[in-house]
Amino acid sequence: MRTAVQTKEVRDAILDATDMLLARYGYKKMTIDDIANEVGIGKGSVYLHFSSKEEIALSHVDRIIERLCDKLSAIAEQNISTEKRIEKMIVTRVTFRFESVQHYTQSLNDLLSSLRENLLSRRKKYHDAEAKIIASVIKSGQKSGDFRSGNALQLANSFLLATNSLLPFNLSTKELGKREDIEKSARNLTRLLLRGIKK
Amino acid sequence: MRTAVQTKEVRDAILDATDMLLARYGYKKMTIDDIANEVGIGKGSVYLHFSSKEEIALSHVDRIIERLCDKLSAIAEQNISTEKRIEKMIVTRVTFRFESVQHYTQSLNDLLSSLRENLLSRRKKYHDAEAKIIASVIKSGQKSGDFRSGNALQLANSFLLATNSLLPFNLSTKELGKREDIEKSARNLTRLLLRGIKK
DNA sequence: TATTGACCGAAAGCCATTTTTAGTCAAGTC
DNA sequence: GACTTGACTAAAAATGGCTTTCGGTCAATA
Repeated sequence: MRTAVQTKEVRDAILDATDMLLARYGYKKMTIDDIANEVGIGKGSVYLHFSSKEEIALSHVDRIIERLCDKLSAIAEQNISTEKRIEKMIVTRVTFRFESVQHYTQSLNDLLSSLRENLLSRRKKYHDAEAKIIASVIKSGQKSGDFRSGNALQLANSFLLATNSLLPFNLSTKELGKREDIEKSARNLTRLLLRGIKK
Repeated sequence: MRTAVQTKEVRDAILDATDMLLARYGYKKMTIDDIANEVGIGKGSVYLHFSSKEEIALSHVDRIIERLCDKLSAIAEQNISTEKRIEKMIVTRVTFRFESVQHYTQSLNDLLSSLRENLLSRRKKYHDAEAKIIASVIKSGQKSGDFRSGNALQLANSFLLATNSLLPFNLSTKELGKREDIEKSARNLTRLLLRGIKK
């Protein structure tokens, strides 16, 4: 019998292969056979884990965001000032997402145009998930008196919105610029925003 | 002899026609003959004013930004608090650009993908031009003691960067959401940022 | 001197044919 | 019998050869 662990491993292997193949070929050129070969399973088996090619690519993106949210949650727990935590979280959000798709160079556009609609609706979910984590830290900062009062979730949304244009959503990483510059802009902006919520 | 005024008028008429035709057909489907017919001049005459189809479209976008900058400059001169001026400017930037391309619905993507590279380099110029105007108000706010000191141009850049994701650059106006929501987000975010630079 | 539209070559559209590929499922494996 | 597979199919994408369209030019014209 197939155990849950095995299922998860194969699923992850499929997404790993997807990541590699997306970088090499882009979405349109990547075939299910490519994935199956790369993982070393039959094509039919891929469909035991995912219902369509599109779902595979979307799950791949989902996984990136899940990993990001794990990182954010970890930072939220760290034993540093609320202010530093927020800064670290926003900068991490920007740089991690940058790094996650950095190796796609030309093929990012292909992915985005192919999945446009579906990605747009997921974007909102991603945003909400990230906002919740940020909001929890803002709340704790408000409790401790570091931050002025106000709707924490709304403030978190503002932090995310403000740094959204630094994310490689429609612009490829190449078009966005150097990683260091992106990071600098993110840090800079976050500090300005933090000043806006400090007591 | 053709006067400078006549030249300017024809040039503007060409860009007016371009605006209309871009909305109706999109960039790829719009032809130079369409433009010439719409303006009521010969096709060759179009090329007395512009060197290529691409340049026409780019000039059309340039004109939008010029008009925006005029609006921003006008607000910069208004007799209201520096804070209110900044808020008005940022909100105007977002809503004016929204309205300028609102009628393109589906055809915005077409324009963006056709002119991608050229638009990307202009984007920087637009950003700089807008930043200069904002920075002048920040500076005057710093002088009057409303705002804390700091590199005004850099602060202006942060204000723009923060609201960039509200601009219809790669997302169509439809994808961005309702105009009122965009405006609300812009205002909200600007106020937060303003708190960050107030003394 | 200013304007034009006939003209040119390149690019885009078109369509019929071939190839590839997403997704299925009967057969096979352990 | 639970799980995996790759041959199979319908649909989509690529190909190629032909036709039309269109961006850009420039000699003719007003």
